[in-house]
Amino acid sequence: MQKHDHEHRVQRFIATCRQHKLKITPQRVAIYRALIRSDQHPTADKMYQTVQREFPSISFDTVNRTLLTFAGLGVVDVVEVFGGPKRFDPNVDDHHHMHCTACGQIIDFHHASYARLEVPAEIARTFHVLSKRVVLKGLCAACASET
Amino acid sequence: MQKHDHEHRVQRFIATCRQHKLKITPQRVAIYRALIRSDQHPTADKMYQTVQREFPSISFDTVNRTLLTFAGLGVVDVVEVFGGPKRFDPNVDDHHHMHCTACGQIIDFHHASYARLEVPAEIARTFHVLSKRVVLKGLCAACASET
DNA sequence: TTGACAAATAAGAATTGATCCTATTTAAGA
DNA sequence: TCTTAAATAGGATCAATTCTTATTTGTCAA
Repeated sequence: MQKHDHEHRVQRFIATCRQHKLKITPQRVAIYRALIRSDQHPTADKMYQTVQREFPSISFDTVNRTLLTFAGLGVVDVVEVFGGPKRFDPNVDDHHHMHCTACGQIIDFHHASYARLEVPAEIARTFHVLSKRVVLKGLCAACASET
Repeated sequence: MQKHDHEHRVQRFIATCRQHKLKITPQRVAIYRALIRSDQHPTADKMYQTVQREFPSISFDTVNRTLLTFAGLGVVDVVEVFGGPKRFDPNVDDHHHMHCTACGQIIDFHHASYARLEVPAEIARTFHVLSKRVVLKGLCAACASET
């Protein structure tokens, strides 16, 4: 059940905030809840519009700063973009992205053969690798048919 | 010989411009030359600074617009970033990227096991995939030792 | 060659995205 | 409760990008 899963993630999120001695403010919880409800990898501005419905007095700065704070905790991820505003992802587990270069949507996917992407030795020697992701670019069905 | 290779790429670049009926201006050639000399995945601003040495009267807008035009031709690539300015790559062949999240450098690499990244069936069904890349994030040796 | 014209450029204005500043409010522990 | 450091709202500022317009310049046909 999704509702239960969301509640579980919110509880875990709150525990993480406590661990880092971050105050549990209604703004922070509302922002986190709104983010896990979305599967659109929203921008800070999109998140601001969403949270504002529930929290008319919230400022854009709070939304943006909070998302960056979350990213610092590892609670959310800043995803790769090809220009334009930052986009946020509440799913910090290993997964991969397909970008439509026309409409900008980003689709999550998993694939068994990407499960253990091995890092080349010369990179492992020089870098401390923290995350691995396959990024595909192309056109979604809707955008492909528009041409 | 690198010099020869660069000349070859410039000739191919000029041919591509002609194919697309783009005028061969000294600015365009200078920008392309400067980009293939760099292995830093420079920003438009960095490119502006570089080209300006050779072309004191060039404007930032021309550099930026030209890089975007090149990207439209497929002559250069706009690479994935995690916020901040766009970065450009003259290497449009298949290769992969390692990002240092501390200093921002991006390192190209190849790896045999990534050679044919297969696209999951459900993605291939929905998207027209144009490019595939493995993106690693982590810390370079210098940044890792600074902690 | 030269002339005409569409395309490209320079320069600055405008727009968009992100961050900073500061007065006020608030969560959390004593 | 009370205190205090942390967080917020709102506006100002900064950074990145794109747009506007007048001028210049490749290209192509004569």
